Amino acid sequence: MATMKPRVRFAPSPTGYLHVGGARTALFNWLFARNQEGTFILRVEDTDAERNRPELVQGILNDLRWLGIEWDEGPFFQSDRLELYRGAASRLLNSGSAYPCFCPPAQYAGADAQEPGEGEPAAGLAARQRCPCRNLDSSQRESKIGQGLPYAIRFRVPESGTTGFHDDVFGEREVENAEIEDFVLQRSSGLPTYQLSVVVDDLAMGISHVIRGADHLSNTPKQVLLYRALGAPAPVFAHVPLILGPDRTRLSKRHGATSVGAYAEEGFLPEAFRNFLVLLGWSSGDDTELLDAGETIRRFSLASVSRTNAVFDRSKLEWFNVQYLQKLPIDALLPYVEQALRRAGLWRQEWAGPERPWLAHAVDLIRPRTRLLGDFTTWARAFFSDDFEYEPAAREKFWKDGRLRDMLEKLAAALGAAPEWDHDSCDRALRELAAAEGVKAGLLINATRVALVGRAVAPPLFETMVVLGRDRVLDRLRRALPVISAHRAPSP
RNA sequence: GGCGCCAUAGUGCAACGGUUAGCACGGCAGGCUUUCAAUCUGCAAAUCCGGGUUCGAUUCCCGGUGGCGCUACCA
Repeated sequence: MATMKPRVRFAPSPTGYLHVGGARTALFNWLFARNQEGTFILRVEDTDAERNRPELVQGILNDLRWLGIEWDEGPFFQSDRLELYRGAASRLLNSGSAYPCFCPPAQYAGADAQEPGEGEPAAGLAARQRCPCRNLDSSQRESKIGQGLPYAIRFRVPESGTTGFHDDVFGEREVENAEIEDFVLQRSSGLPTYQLSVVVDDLAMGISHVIRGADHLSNTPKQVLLYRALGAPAPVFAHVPLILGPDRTRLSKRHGATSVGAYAEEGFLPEAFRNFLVLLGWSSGDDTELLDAGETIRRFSLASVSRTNAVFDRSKLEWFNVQYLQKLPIDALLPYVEQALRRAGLWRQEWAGPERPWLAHAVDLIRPRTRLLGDFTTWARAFFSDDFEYEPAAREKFWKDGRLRDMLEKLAAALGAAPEWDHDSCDRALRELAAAEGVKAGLLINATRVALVGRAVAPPLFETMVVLGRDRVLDRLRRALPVISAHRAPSP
């Protein structure tokens, strides 16, 4: 049999933002598609009229794009395809695979809807227990329908036998049909449930591999039954383990940031986030962890997806960010920095043009000291603007020596007279002065750094001088002199 | 409660019958140095418990425990 190119899909429902678990599922689908040269489809599952929030769709799409995930087809919306599901439901009804259920909806739809607490049995139809409507004969059904009673459509699960399927991650699965309840296909509102719409769409869209969160594993047999009733072969399934919070419970708001957009705003690079995410539940096969998108695509396979839930480890995510902040080619990094500076209102137009190389140089100087993109804005204030405060702690630490004012004045003179303005001549000027004054170079270096950027923690001095330029260095030096005196004044 | 899945350092992954159980993050301690980072070196740290199977179990089987999932006219 000729192997067909696989078709996969990511199917978010717009009831919230794109969260990290969904993002990871999308990523695995996308990686699989690219690795197999298949097709990646995006489908929005918005059949829950109550919880659906259409305004969230755009954000989900943006977050996917931010991660570098591009879809080949879609986005399709299930709300546009309701006729398809209704048609399937009535076919199932006609073939006897399903039946109308006139029971009132389970009580939990109410205002104080409660998940059953721990230890308590779930309300609603217990497993194994069949709905009485299952056994209504056709005249009884007709009469109830004739009375205008609202009804849902339930699938008639076989009472014996087993249902099995293949899962590329979890292997061969098989469950007793007796354990499967007669699940609802179509609500009394006429809207399909997930179980119906997902199968109808996966079929209609020719999905060959269903890659999704392991929370769907238990419900998969229901869908397999549906495929069978619809006369179609089931696709291959691949359930990926869940991502948990540090307390090992499902990732949720109380674990802090949980939406992808929040991480983007916090200043994580999509490259770093993607790299971190793919390593949750998958490994490259060897000890390599730093993997760019291309390499990840080359190496990805469902066979090497883990079956164990993974805990989201923020500190490792930050480490990845530091790695990418440092290793990304400067041209790839600059647009992110620009975006951060713009957002902070610190962007200057000349950096897009003639001053671009200068900006690149400055960014290169400070990038080893950043963890998040926002750190660039902190540095920008000290580097790109003369209007900064001297940190009290920095003054305290490096402006102790009583002769500093005098020495910095001499330094300004020496720098002013330096024949060249580069790292080495600045270095030489300062060290010669230190020697002449009989102090360690470090003393002067640290004091000067505070004078130039106002902070104790900053990039190496001489490179900083080069980036700032001679005029600005001399200005800032002179400006610091009275402050140094003032700083000395209070102490006897 | 029922059914199911999972189980290697604190965390993420390796080892898929034979290794001193490997790597990475984090932690700790050093080196480098011009502050802080980055970087380098070293250290501590794990096979959930109990039974089998086997010459030999992290690995296979059974039981227990724990975590998670499903058990909705949510997805």
